[in-house]
Formats: sequence, C-alpha cells, structure tokens
Amino acid sequence: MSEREQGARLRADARRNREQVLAAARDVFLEQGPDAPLDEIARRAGVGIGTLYRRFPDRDSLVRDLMADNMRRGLDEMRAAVAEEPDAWHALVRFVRRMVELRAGSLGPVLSDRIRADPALGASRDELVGLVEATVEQARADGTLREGIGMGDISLLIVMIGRPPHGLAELTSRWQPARYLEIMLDGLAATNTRPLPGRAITATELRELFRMMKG
Amino acid sequence: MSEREQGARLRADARRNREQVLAAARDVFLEQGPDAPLDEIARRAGVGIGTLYRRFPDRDSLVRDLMADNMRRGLDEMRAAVAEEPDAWHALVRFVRRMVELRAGSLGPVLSDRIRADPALGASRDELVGLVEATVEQARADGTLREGIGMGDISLLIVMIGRPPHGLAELTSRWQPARYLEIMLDGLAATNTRPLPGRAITATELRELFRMMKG
Amino acid sequence: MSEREQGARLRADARRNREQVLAAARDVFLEQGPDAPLDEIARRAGVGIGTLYRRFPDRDSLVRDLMADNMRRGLDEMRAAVAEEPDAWHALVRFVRRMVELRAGSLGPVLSDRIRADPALGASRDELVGLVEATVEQARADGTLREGIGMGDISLLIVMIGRPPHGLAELTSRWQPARYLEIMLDGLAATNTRPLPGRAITATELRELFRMMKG
Amino acid sequence: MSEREQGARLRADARRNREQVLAAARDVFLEQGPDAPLDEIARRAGVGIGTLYRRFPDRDSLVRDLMADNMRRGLDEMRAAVAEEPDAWHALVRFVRRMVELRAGSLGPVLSDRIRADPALGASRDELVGLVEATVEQARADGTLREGIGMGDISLLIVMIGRPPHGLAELTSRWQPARYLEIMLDGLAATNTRPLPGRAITATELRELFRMMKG
DNA sequence: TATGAATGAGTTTTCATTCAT
DNA sequence: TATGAATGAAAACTCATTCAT
Repeated sequence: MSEREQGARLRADARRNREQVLAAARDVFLEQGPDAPLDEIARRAGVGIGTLYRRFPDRDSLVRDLMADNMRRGLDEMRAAVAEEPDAWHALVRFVRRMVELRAGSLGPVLSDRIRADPALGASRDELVGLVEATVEQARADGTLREGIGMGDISLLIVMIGRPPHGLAELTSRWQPARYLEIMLDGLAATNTRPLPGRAITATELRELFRMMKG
Repeated sequence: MSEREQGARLRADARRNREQVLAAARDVFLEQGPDAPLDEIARRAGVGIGTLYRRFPDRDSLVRDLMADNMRRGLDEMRAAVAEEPDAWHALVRFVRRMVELRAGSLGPVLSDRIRADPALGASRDELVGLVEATVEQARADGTLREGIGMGDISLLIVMIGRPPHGLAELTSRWQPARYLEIMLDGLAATNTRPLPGRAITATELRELFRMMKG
Repeated sequence: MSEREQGARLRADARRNREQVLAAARDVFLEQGPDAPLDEIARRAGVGIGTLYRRFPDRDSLVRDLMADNMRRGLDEMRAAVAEEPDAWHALVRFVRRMVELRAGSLGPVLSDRIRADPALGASRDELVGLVEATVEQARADGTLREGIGMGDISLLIVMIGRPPHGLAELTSRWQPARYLEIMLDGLAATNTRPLPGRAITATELRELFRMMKG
Repeated sequence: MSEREQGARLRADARRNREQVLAAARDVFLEQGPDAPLDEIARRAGVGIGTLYRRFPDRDSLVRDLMADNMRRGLDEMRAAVAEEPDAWHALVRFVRRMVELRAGSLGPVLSDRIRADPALGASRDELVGLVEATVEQARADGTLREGIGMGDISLLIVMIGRPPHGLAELTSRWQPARYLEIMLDGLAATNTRPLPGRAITATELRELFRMMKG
C-alpha cells in the first residue's frame, strides 16, 4: 500500500498522528542516524510506541516512507528545475541543494533496496533517476560539469553532506551543510580539470553497489 | 599514560593482542561507526572479549587511543609537509589527504573532549592544531586558500569525507573517499570566489562546538 | 514521584506486576543481600527482566522503593506505638520489633543517601527519625533505657539483626531474628548498668556515617 | 594438606606471600563479605592473582584457611579461659569477645561444611565445639547463663555481631562491634528471665543447619 | 615460583517488537 | 484506534579461573 493510499483512507486523527511520527522521525534520524531508538521518535511525536507501530510495522517502513517523501520532493524540484533553469548545470545544482536541504543523506543512500522494494514508488524513482542522469549527461556535454563525474557520484555527495558528523547529534542547528555543499559544487564545476582518482559512479554502478548492501 | 608508554611495558603477547584489537577496531569503526559492538571487534582481533576489556576498560578508551594514533600520524605528516612542501597550500593538501587516508572521520570529530581529556596527548594535539591553523592562515595570505575558510572547516571536511555512507558498511573497498576529497580540495582553492553561506569555523569555534558535544 | 503516586497511575496489570516484583525483591534481598541478581528477582516475580527494568530503571530504585516501604510501615507503627503504648520504652520496643519483622536490615542501613535522595520521602523519613529520637530520649529520662544508648545504636541493631548470616541464604525459615532481638532488648534495658565501650551513636552521628558511605 | 603442613614446607618468600594474602583476605572479607573479588585481595596483598591461586586453589580454600585460623585462635582462647577464668560464664564471655575481635562473623557461620570437610581441622574443631558446649551447659547449671540459650545461639551471635552492616564497607574503623557485643552479653545473663521466642539452637541443631547450607 | 594475560560465563542494561487493556 | 506494558534477544561489562611467559 503506498503512502498516498494509506493517507487517503485514514481518519483525520490517525492521519495527524502519522504525520507527526514522520516529522519526528525526520528529526531524530537526522540527529542520531537511521538506527535511532523508535521510542524516542514516538515520544517526540507525542504518540505511544504502539501507535507508531500501527502506522509503520517496522523500522524499514518508516525509513522507506521518509525516503519516498524525500524522493517525491526531489522529483518535484527536479521537474521544476529542468523546466525553469537556464541550463543543465543550474538544474543539477538546484536539485542537489534541495536534497541537502532535506537532509536526505541522514537516511543513508537514496536508492537502496528498501525503496526499490516498494513497487508503488517505482515510477517516481525511475523518473527521478532518469531525469538526474540525463541532466548530468547534458551538463557534461555542455561543458559545465567536470569530466568524470557520474550520476552516482552526485548521489553519494548528497549522502555525505546531508548528515551531521557523528557526535554532533544534538547540535544540528550549528551544522551547516549548505556551506560544504557550495564548496563541493565549485569542485564539481568543469573549470576544474585535474583528473580524479577512482572511477565515476554511474547510475548502473550505483544500483550494483546498493544491490550488495545488506540493509 | 600514553599508548606508547603502555605499549612499551606490555609483555610481547599482550602487545600483539593490543595491536590486533586496535587494528580490528579501526576496521570495525570504519564499517559500522563508533557505536559498533565491541564483541565484533574482539572476534575479528581473534581475542576474547575479556582481553579487549583488559586493555581498554571501556569503549571510550578504545576510541581515544585510535584518535590519538590518528592524531600522532597526522602530526607527523603535517610536520613533514611544512618542512618539505613548497607552500602552505600544498602542505595543507598533503595533511588532509593523509587524514582522509586514515579514515579519521570514522571516529567522529578529531578534537573531541575524549582526546582533550587525555593529558598525555595535550602536546601533540596542541601542536597539530597550531600547525594546521598557521598553515591555513598562511595559505589564505598566500592567496591559495579560498576566502572564508577556517581551520574548523577543514576538520569537518575530514570527518565528512573520511567515513562511508551509512549502510555501505561492508563495502568499504568500493568506497572511494580520495575521489571526493579531490573534488572538495578543488572547491577549496582560491580560484573559487563565490561567497560561502554560513560562517567560517575557526579553531576557537570548533573547540566551542566540541565543548557542547555530549559524547 | 512516590511509590503511592506511581502505583495509583498504573494500569491494573502493571500495578500487579510491580507489586510482585517488589515482593520478590524483598525475599531475594533477604536471602542474598542487596547485590542479588535482578534476573532472579524477575524470575521469582514471574515477569521478564525487561518488565522489572521498566518499573525500576536500576537496582537502586528497587532498593529505594523497598526501603521507602519499610520506612512508611515503620512510621505507621511508631505513630501507633507512641499513641497506644504506656511509655517510651514500650513504644521503642514495639517499633524495633516491627522493623526486625520487616527484615529492614537486609537492605542495609535504613537512612542511607539512597533514601535521603528521594525527595518525596523526606517528610516521612524526618518524622520517623524525629519520633524515634524523641522516644529514645524520653525512655532514657524515664530510666527505662540503658545509659549511653543513642538513636543510631538502635538503627544499627535493626540492621544487624534483621538479616540472615551470610550463607544461610535459602534457610530463612530457620532463621529466628525475633529471638535475638529479645536478647538484645534485654541488654538495652536500664537494669544493665555496666558502662559500654565505644561511643553512643546519635542521629547526627548516624547521618555522618551514611554521608561517608559510598553506596 | 593442612595450613600448618603447607606453611612448614614453603620457601621463606612463598610463606611470606601466603601470609600477606591471608591478611589481605581477612581485611577484604571484613569490608566486602566473603564474595569479595579475589583480584582486590591479591592487589592489597601486593602479589599477582596467579600467586594467590597457587596458594589457594579456589575461593573456598582461602575462606577455609581463614576460618581455620580463627578457630585455632578461638580454641587457644577457650582453653586459656577455661583454665584461668573463675567460672563458666566468664570463660564464655572471654571466648565470645575474642571471636568478635577476630571478626569471625565476616566469613559466615563458623562451623560450615567448608570447615567440616577439612579433615586436618577435625580435631581442633571438635575440641572447640566440645569445650564451648560444656561451658554453656556449666554456665546454665551455675545459674549464670540465661535459660534457653544453646551453644548454636552463641555461634550465631558471633556471626551477627562480627560483620559490618552492608554498605559500611570502607568504614570499618567506625564500626564498633564490641559495643553491641556487650549489650548482647547483658541480654544473655541469667538475670533476664523473660522467655525467648523460637527455640534454642544446640550444637546438634547447628550442625543440621549447616548441613542444609549450600555454600 | 611469580606474574599478569587470556578466557568466557554471568549480570546488567537497552530496545525492537508484540500484545493486552 | 491509541496506549503503554511485557518480552527477550543483544550488547556492555565484570570477575573467577586457567595458562603462557
């Protein structure tokens, strides 16, 4: 059952609870990572742990729904960016900024099997991956994106930058990911011509990586 | 008592075990983060859990000793870099590459109270911070380091880049931090002149941050 | 939060469990002393170890609640004794008999910091200490209590007599504290006029002793 | 092998170690009871844990040797008392004072199977029990010992009084057993004629009790 | 022989998940 | 449906005992 379907059928109070849990989970996962105690999430959401479990039968489904939400918002942004931005580079930058803003990285890699397993999300996921990949290629062709950067590199950057260093848990207000993203973006611009070590991570490569993940 | 002193007094077999534990801890912390089960570390080191606890009375002391080791190695590199590199920028780059190579970030921020509390390390810590800060300032004065970058920004970059995305635990061989470091370094060069959001993190600021950390 | 308050708010089954745990703890502490394994207590109470920990977050809080209960019952007895007994000596005897009956000694000294730290109990503790001390003084003035006996001596006697000798763990049914208490009470009567070695332990002295205890 | 035999055969340094361990064990058992960590005893004795185990293959043999030592000293005192004191009551009092002085109670009941199992001690044990029992009977016949007191009651009193209340571990210097012993002795005198609850514990009864102990 | 290192079983404590109210 | 109680598996940590140096 997709989130939307679930949401549509729920009683008003149940839907409110569900959203409070998601919001609390977003905060707590950001602070403590995706292994944070669910008790804490329920507590911050102001609901009982039983209520949390009624809406999200296990930790994965909570993570999955948050990822799905991030992905949906990312897709909205990406569609708008492609339509409104002057070129591929600017579209890409706008998308990445949005993902970092959402702290998407705090949940772990964006395209894991957890999401892949959710059939209802297949469409938006595929569309997002396709859009980003095409934009990456266009930017490279335009000579605005640095040589040797793959779509998977972009994904990993979002992950690296969108989560606070371990131990800075409660200090997220002092944590400035946007700052480090801008440095990174400058490093991604085509003006940088030094060859990079390692190999580019394409969408295909990324999928393979995730297939090997246990989570 | 510093690691070196402890090490010197131990019986041969005990020292071997101690080093195996440290090596295993380095791997396991890299894969799973600094909350990884100590059982797992003991198992990989090929010793009983009791042996681990005899050498390291609690998790903190294990983390601390690894941090201390990283810091000592970082200081060695930094000293050599200052002596041998043609300018401040190259010295800084060499130091940061080394820290990322050591995956220093997998333990959390480098200058936390855990280290500060270890008096025997005060000297090397202070020397390292001093050297890096001076080099950062020199590089800025030289016009090689981007405007608005503080020493604390450098530290946080090391942390962000030197640990694998959550969930990529067992795949560290596929994880290419050096690649992302080089992108970041290009973003740090003075050729980039866009103003950065947020504020620079100086050594002072960093210390304050760490003082607020609970860990 | 006092035990009574906690108890009132709990669900029926939870309250039943809580009381079973307390009852089991009373038995087990009597048999094995206040360091007895909590597993054993949970097992005898017929609940999971997790349930025990839900009600009593650590060993201290279990000990504290039992002490609090003993103290409350002791206070009830002392009040009644003062009201109903013909003189101070008889009141004192009645109180001490009750405390020994409760095996208060099996938990260690009655007025430790563990209790002192529980603010909700301050009142009953202070009232009890005050009542006992006044009664001790009255009995001495009446010429019924032996010279040189302080209120703290009474407390320590309760502790010494109200716990079985080490190793008699499972034989508490064969252990006859009431017997030894009566001997002791006869020794405390004013008919005994030999001077005692050491010094009297007053309430003040006792408090000082407890302040020095680590537990 | 009895303690004496062991002692006689040992090299001078080994015997010194053995005695240091016994002395440390006496202190530590007094402070923490007979379950105290053996590490702590070795540390205070200034020897390695291995040395402790070479002399005392397990905890029991350490406890047993201390008990044996107490018993031997008690027997010496009892013999002297019988020879020198004017009557049975004074002999008994002298013996009990000595046992409390030795803090014999800190090891648990004096006649447990642990001692009974040590054949080399049979003789002194049997002699001591016989002497004490005869003296108890004589004192009762003399009309100096309270009616209804058995030899086992005396033993248990020694145990109850000769160990500090739990939690007063490190404060043994503030703990005044001699004071409480004198009160108890006054309660044991024949001038007290109130009947006692429970039943007298004779030597036979005591042996039966100990046979039921698991320790 | 003395030492202290190694081991693993026993305890404490936490937390995901299920279930009774 | 919402709640929070109950459970037990997992992880941290201690310590008796054995064994290598």
